[in-house]
Amino acid sequence: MELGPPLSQVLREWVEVFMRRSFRDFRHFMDQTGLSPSQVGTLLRLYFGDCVGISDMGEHMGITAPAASQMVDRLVQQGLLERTEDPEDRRCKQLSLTQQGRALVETGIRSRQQWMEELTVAFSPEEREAINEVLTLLTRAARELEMEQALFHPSRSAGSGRQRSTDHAPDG
Amino acid sequence: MELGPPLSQVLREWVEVFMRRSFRDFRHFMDQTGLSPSQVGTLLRLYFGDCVGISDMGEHMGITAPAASQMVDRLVQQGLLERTEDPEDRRCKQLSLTQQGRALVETGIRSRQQWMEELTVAFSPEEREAINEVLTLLTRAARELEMEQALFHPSRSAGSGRQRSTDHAPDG
DNA sequence: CCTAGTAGTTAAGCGGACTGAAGTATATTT
DNA sequence: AAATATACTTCAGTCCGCTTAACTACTAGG
Repeated sequence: MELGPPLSQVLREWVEVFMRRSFRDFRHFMDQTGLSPSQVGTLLRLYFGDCVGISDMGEHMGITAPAASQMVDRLVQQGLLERTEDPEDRRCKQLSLTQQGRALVETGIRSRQQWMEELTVAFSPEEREAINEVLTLLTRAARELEMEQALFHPSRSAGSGRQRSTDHAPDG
Repeated sequence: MELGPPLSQVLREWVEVFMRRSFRDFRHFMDQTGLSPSQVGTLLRLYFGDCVGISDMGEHMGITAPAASQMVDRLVQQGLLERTEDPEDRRCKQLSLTQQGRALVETGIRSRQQWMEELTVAFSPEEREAINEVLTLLTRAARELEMEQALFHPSRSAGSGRQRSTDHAPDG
């Protein structure tokens, strides 16, 4: 049996190709919508149900509470976000995507999905089945890893530090 | 034989997970380096050997020539880029990454690669082999698609529809 | 040589996203 | 009730990346 390149190298090449495409798509998305990175991040975070409060969101985006308030405000004015009072604690605002906001995120998702479809469309049924299985594995692994890491970085940072709390830094 | 979910859905879920992670990483990268989206795009484009001229680069990034000049200038001042005269046509500047610039891009690549390693590390040898094969397929497909699309859109890439105005009316 | 064209830079100005400080409203503690 | 803390907003100011217009330097063609 012939050995191909080591997995490590395969991963790297995949990452290179995907990263390039990915970044291009993000810039394109921001260009088209006129949204800032923080705003896109906010939409994504809400789409995947991660976060509710405004300051909390700001902390995740690495900006101060005032900045978060303004950023959210712009999104609300554009009809992408809803900002409602928390009945339990009327100081807090609950953020949620509007129909339009949700649709916008889904547009982005679908464009990437479409790209993946184009990648896979020419393969044989067996190959497509293999792709199916492998991506299922990887998706599950990614979700598990995400949850693990969420344990190490609880979203509620109690107390002080209005500092830019960088998420875990995988760089060197 | 049991049927899993259709490939289309698997792709979507993979895209969701990866996109989320990807975008977070990009924001993180820009935060850490203080680089703008255009600047990161420029570094990536140069890393993968796509482009040389300054206005040309600007066009790809969806900004005007002066903006491109300034953006490049900032990168040069940060020691990430080199801007040398083209000996053939001294109007033109040739852009290239410095050692430091190349290293920076590679940091980004490696951090994503590392994530993929973490995703795959727990799998069995058979599964890892399957992942290897599938990603090899996908990477090749992606490269082919990239080349195809380059043929259809020779100069215009995924930038905004914005055009660089050639009707500059330099009448004087 | 003179004109036109092209690549890049400089200059002036605009708008957006951020910051810190101060302000409002609600909640909690004493 | 008073003091303190929390969640968010408003305000004033700053910085940065973009734009257009005008400019420099080089190339190409008559």
